Amino acid sequence: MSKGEDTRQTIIDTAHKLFTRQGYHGTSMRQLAKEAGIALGGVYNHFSGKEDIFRAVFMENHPFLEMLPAIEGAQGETIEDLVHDAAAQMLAAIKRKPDFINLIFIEIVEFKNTHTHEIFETAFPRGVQIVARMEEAQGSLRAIPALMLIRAFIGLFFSYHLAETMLGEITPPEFRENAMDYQVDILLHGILERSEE
Amino acid sequence: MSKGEDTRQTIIDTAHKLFTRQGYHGTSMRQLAKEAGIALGGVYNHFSGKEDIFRAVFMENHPFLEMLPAIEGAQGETIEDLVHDAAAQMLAAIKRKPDFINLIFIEIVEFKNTHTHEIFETAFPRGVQIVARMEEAQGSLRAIPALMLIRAFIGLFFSYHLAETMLGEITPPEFRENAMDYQVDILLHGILERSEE
DNA sequence: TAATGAAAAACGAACGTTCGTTCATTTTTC
DNA sequence: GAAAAATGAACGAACGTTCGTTTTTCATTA
Repeated sequence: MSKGEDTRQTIIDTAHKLFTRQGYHGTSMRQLAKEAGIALGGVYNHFSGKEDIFRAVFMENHPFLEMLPAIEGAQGETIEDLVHDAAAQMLAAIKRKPDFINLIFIEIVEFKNTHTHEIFETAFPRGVQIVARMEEAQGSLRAIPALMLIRAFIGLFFSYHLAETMLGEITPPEFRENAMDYQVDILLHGILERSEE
Repeated sequence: MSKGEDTRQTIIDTAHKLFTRQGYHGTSMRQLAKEAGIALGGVYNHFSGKEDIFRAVFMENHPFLEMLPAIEGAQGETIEDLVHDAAAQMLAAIKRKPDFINLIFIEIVEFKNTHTHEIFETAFPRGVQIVARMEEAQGSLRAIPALMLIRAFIGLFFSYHLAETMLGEITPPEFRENAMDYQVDILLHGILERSEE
């Protein structure tokens, strides 16, 4: 890795930390440069500006993109196994970068979902393929449109995060630990029962 | 309503519009004053500053607070009716102020859930009471802790909003119209089946 | 009802600060 | 030794807030 690539990565990592903790406008280029250990002007040798830095941080750390290969490689036989596998991948991605949710909110507020739409455009054709494979695998999900399942998974992702941020402190520990499993069970039972109607 | 109260409300309404459309930092006090039809300095006769304005906008328009009286007055006999009623109230609140979700994101990013926690502190004792009444009403929800049901409802609220913002454009119209009903059905079936185990 | 006067509200110029970015220059890399 | 990277002072613009002043409001009084 060349010197340039090295400091570029340092800037991205530092920005990730600062943006999640302090927000976009709460983080100045001066503080970012200082904490990354380089001079203010030097940042502009690697990025065209502050927005460019956020974009790099967002795109190169997004859990949805991280998840996809793992989900595609899921080996489960039944629908239940596949959904549980996918949920486990999601939970792992969340726990790997628990603060990334803040970057998603920043992106919505500051960038109006521009980057998110870009991610979905590349990720969703693959996502739909995955669900199509699931439908082939077993019949019980055939009645569930792929998009609805994906919406349900997005709901899973955000409701986990938001319930944690908003209600984490007043939720008993044993619930917090099992919250994701609990929500997956609800989703699974709900989807399966609905699809059998 | 006195003149002062009148302009105060005008400021709040204008700020609501601008904050949801342009974000917090994207809205300057100058633009806010101009669009509200008063001078820059005049704003400070009614609010101590920009943060105070956001707080007022957030607190006086939050759908969770709007929903509570209606939910408390719900007349449904069975659990299914009560959940459907509550979900209908939520959907009505969402449709009444579809842009408020942006204020929630701003609040998370800029104010670190300070105001949200305050709302939950006042709303949740009542929320838990409501669920307690539901548990009395019929047995099938007895196994579901109230907090989990509330988490599920928060998930419902956010997954509806987020799926709409992120996937609305690529979702077929007939799904978008029925998305909330669909999610409620999944939730209901999932919760009821789970609680019968 | 009309006059009054203190408080409330409106005004807009001015202040001090901070921000993202640029640039001429020096240092390092390979 | 040419290109890449790093430096930090300087720039101009925009921001939230303050302040001295003027205007309006409205309960009280005549």
